[in-house]
Amino acid sequence: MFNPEFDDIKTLRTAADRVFESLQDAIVRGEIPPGSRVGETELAVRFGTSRGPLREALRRLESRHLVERTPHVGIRIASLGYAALIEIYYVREALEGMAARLAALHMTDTEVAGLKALLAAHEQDEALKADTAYFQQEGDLDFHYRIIQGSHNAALAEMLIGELYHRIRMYRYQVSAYANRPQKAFAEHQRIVEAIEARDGDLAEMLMRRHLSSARQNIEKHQKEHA
Amino acid sequence: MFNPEFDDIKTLRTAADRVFESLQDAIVRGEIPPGSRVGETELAVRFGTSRGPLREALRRLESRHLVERTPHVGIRIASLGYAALIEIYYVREALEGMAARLAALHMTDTEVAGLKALLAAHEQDEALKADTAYFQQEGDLDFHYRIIQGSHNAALAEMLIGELYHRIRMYRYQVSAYANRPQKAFAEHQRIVEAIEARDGDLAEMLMRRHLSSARQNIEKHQKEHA
DNA sequence: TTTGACCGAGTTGTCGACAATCTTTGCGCT
DNA sequence: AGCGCAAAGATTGTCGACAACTCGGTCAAA
Repeated sequence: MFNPEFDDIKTLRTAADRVFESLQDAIVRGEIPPGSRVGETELAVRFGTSRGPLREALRRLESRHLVERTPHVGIRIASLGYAALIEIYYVREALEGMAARLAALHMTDTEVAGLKALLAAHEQDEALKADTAYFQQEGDLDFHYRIIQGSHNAALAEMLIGELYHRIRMYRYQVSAYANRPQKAFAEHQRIVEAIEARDGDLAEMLMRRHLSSARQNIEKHQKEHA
Repeated sequence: MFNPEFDDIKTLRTAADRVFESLQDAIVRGEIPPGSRVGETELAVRFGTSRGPLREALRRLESRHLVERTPHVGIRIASLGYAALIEIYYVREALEGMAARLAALHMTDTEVAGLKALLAAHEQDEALKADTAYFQQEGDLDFHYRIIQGSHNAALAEMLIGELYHRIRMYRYQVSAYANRPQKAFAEHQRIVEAIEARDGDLAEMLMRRHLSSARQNIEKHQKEHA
């Protein structure tokens, strides 16, 4: 982030950590085809290290469900199917609903102000970009990130950001971005922020759960039409 | 293929997997003091393997927050503090609430029957054992396990059983079992099962959330009294 | 006395080589 | 021709050794 050149050498201390981040990024972005088999030696030379650190990185990626490993056979890049994505959305609904509730209770005033500013910026950009799906996805991510952080619950944040979001993003790269609904989502975001600003935990949780439930149903609808 | 003795070679395929399970068990049970520093060589000889597989196991335990690692310094056994436990209970409330909802919708009739049978067995044992806390803990665990499995949501189950429960159990071994409330908890269990049997997802989720919220408040109360 | 650097012991990080296992290929048999 | 088995090849699992780093102690200088 801060060292434009040669940052990969110093930013991450050990080779295992470096490989972990690089490989995770490559998987999430779809640079390595999901479901494909990859050899350890192949990956080791690709990331310029030995098999030892690589295997440590693989064990961590296995914990995050980004690679699947069968002993003595090898590893394959995880492929998030439709059914698994729907499962994750139910988990997301539960966790982010709780996050919104806790955010309403625990967010500082400055955090709330920042959230409102973010929303205002989205309104500007959306007015410009109309229905550009991809941008809204990124903005959507920022919005949810802030609320999760605003819950001030590290365990909750770690589960959502550290585990689920990578898998969801992988799916988005995998299938070419299902139809989303920027303008409708934006309105829902606005009401969620209003509830947080009013410190109404019950309402914030309910609105967030509806928001994510709608997103899930939208995916389900999209799947039915294209199947 | 047939070696009756030395079966520990067969039970878990690789040494890394064996160490992972053994070490996780040792940590959760408190055999290794929480917060203590342990050397890699020391652990390697303890589990009869080399440092390679051990380090792979450590990386997985790190993902599960059972050990903390700082590069070039070493690893220390995780110690779940009071604040972290409360955080986890909020996550649990969200996830198991959703699990109860999904269980009400997706559990098969035989699964529901099994759940009712389990509850009946608890009633018998509880009548005998009165207020024995530890037993209720185990029975409590079984009860929650079944509902989580009954949700038929693998992602949800993995998060709860694969991650959170280990940490909670570690806390139970750490502080000598906070006061629980077997008879009250049992009544709450019963009502949850009734809601599931009636296929009332809304009610099941609400009751489960109240159940876990009460448990959390009980811990908080216990903490205030003993601090 | 205190501060600072230096040095050595011990631990972690990394690597290459060897052993164990799976997969594939090719041969022989029915 | 098809099937089964066996050997070869390739890949993963494991180990021991060396390099890099951290931490504690020691000594010298202000």
